[in-house]
Amino acid sequence: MATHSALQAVQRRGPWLQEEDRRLTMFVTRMGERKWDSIAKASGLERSGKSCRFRWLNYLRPNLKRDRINSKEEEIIMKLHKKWGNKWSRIARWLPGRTDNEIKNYWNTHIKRKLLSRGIDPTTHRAIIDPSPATTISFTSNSAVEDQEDRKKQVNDSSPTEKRHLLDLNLDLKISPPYPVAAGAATTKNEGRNSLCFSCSLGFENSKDCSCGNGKNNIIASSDNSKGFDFLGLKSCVLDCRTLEIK
DNA sequence: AAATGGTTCAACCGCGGAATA
DNA sequence: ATATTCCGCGGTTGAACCATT
Repeated sequence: MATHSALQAVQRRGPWLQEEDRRLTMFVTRMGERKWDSIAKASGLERSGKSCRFRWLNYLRPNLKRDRINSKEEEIIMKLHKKWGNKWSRIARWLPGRTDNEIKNYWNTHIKRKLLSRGIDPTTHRAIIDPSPATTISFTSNSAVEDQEDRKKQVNDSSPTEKRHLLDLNLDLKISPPYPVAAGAATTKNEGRNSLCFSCSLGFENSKDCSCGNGKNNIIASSDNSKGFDFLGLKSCVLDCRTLEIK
């Protein structure tokens, strides 16, 4: 049996024309963001439903950011990539206005190269070559903390040559919520620091990852804030590379 | 000014899983 | 229960653009 796509007339490919964009926008608005093959047919566009979906999601959809990814977003991408790997759509959900395709491109063209130039494996986020002993390590998950403790043990049990390779460079950046310096509130550096969790500070107030109580400015329940800020089940900590101590 | 090489990113492809007939 | 269609994802490609020689 011939597939649906095989029955289609010759389909256009390549860059979209303004008129095509206009028509697609009109029909998606009318028919909703489903049934892309139907939209493709109804609109009279000589494009596949798949192509229409892609164009809409990555270019025409409202509220897309068109400016370049900034350093804050880059930090988030790095952080989430370490946690989830190449799960671009999942990462994109944490960056409003950004598409998975955009993040994937940015990763491959900017971050990946940046990490490689620093001797970091972009897949594992671990050092490819001997790390500088003076490098500060920050932001690591609970499991990563355990990993580090395991590694610390391994290092102690290893020969000097092995130690060089077991020492691990982690250039993850520490992500913190903006300090809410409410009028007359914080007088010291740490006061009021935890009134918004990272999830809420990104605008995801009802997220399951919210740790402050749906944006109600609750203080994090954690009894030990000195260990860092919890985000997505991770703790932000600082690990001294020389002593391998969590601070 | 032209040639060359590198970079960027929009778009396509193939696959797997979910939904539907 | 099975076949087919639809959808979404991650990987890859290639044209356009930019920088350098």
